[in-house]
Amino acid sequence: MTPRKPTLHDVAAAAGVSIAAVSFALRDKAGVSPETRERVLAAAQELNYVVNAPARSLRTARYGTVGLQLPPGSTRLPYYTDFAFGVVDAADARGLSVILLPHRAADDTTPPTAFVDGYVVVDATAEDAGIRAILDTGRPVVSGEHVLGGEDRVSASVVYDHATALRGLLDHLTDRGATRVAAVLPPDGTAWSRDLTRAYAEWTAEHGGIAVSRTISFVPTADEVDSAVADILSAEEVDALIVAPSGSAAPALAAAHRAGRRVGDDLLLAAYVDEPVHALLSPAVTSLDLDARAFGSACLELLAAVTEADGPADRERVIVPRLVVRDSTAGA
Amino acid sequence: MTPRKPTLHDVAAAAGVSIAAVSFALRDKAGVSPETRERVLAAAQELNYVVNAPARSLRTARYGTVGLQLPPGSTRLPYYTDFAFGVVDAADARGLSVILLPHRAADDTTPPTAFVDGYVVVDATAEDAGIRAILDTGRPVVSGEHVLGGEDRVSASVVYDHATALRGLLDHLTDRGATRVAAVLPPDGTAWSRDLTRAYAEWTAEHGGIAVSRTISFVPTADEVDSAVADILSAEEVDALIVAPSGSAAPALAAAHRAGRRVGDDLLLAAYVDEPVHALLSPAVTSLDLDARAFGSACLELLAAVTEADGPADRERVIVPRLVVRDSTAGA
DNA sequence: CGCGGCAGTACCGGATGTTAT
DNA sequence: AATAACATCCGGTACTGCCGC
Repeated sequence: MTPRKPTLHDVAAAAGVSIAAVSFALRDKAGVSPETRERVLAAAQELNYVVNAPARSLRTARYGTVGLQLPPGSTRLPYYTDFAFGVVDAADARGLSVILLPHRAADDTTPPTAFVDGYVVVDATAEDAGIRAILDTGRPVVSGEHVLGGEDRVSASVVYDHATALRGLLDHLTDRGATRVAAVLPPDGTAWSRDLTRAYAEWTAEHGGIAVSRTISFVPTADEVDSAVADILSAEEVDALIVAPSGSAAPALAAAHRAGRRVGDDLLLAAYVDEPVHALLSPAVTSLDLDARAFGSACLELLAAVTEADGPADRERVIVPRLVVRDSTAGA
Repeated sequence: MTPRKPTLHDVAAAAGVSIAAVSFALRDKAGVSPETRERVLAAAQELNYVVNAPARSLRTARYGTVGLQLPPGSTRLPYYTDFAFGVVDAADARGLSVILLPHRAADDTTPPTAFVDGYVVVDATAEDAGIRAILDTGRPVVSGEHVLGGEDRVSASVVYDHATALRGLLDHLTDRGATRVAAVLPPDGTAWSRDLTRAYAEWTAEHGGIAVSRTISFVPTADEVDSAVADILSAEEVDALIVAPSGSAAPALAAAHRAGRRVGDDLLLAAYVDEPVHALLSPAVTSLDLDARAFGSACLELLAAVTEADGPADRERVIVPRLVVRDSTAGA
């Protein structure tokens, strides 16, 4: 049933050469004649040979694996699942495996899985014990977005240009007739909030408008969104509203209705991070597609570049979220 | 900076014994005196010794890893993220690593990562090429829910008792005054749909009621949900409604409002799979908590039992979803 | 002579430096 | 000067056997 997996020895015997020749031939290294290489490849193919990863790792101290650390807590957001599979896809294309790392307790100082070639982390803070442990391994680390308080300790980062994206969204709203755009923003503490807050303020100033904003939690409750939106709509004469925190589109829509506004008509509503539910709401809600999958793939590719290349790869790669226009910003 | 990682030799030298003794002592195997063991453990601790996984794997043909295959497509559902971390947590507790497997194209026949001790798959079909490849490895496989068309090829399964859960939900609705409960069901093709459809039919028959149901997609669009709900509400006199497919709570709520019904009052509405958004809708929507995290952990534990135990472990473990009552089924 | 406790050593499967052809 | 064979080593595991009591 299980005739034991073929090894280099088997392939060597089948091809009538030494195991060293096989090793070289399979890795396309110089030192074997084309004919020999050919013969070896054929024999390997025939025997269904697959290198034994542990054996190779033992010798080379490379593991063909990368550790993936998603942020604790907010992990349920579909964004991170997409991100994860972006990493996995890109890794697969390079013959690497992705190890999904556990969220360790803050007082757990045990180092993370030791046998990886590098790490991908996303939306991380150096305050997180798990992230610190990863940075302390001294292995290559690529971060999706900057690591707050640890920017200089990562090998490279892939970051969004939130400022440009938000400006694009604001411009879109004015294109559709908006004259006064309010914003519901996430709390301080991440690069994302900082970028959004600043970009909103600057854009408003440049357009001679008045900034109208409220700050709520990262993952707000319906009530939080509701009161922020109700508050804005009752206190100010706004004709467009951007709600940034994840999951706030549905409650914002409800609050707007309750305030007697017709969304997509006398009130333009846009979310920030695109979510599947936005397409299902009525009206469907305009938002920015962060393309988490591509973002994740970019992280892995940067990591691969860092681990393989001798020359210093780019330290940073920038991605601009794409505007997805839906009925909620149709305009009158 | 990096004084090379300590090996068994280093520990042996420090403790003044042979490497074999160290190997035995560290693995708590018989053959070393308590004092020697003590000395070895102290030395290992002192040197910060960690076993070299590849070296151990090379010798033992065990890898300390499990492959996790999530279903392609519907991966964005938060359910699967929770499930994945359930697996990861349980694996971490056992010193195992979880490799997140890629979704291969249907025509890709390359075998999945070879160096894992077993696989966890969830909501799988034998029609899926990736799943077939996993079953073909001959390695232990534990499935979350049955593998359609491959029940007999998995080592063990963890399954939900959807029938009991749905009956619990239906009983809850009648407790709250419902007399005629309609259902929006997922399409045929999974054990889940089959169980729900059958349980709904049986329960209705037992209670002398009339089954009123519509079938829509697994991951329906808002329009699909909308027409199914509108159709039911206009055609039949129902006072309660269960919508099973994921993501249908929000559109169902909207459709009910549009039909002039007061949800939680003259119409009780419940979803099946609990989702974060249910708590954010108004009224918040009653549903069943599948506790994906615990479900995932259970899968890993069963896999560990299968791989470690010599005796045949349980082939199946059953979990009953927990009812989460919210305002949408408050009753008049 | 039997037995517990430990040292010695042959592997596991590949990568690579060295030596022959 | 190219190729290929040979010998080692990577870091463990597990088997064999020596030693003293």
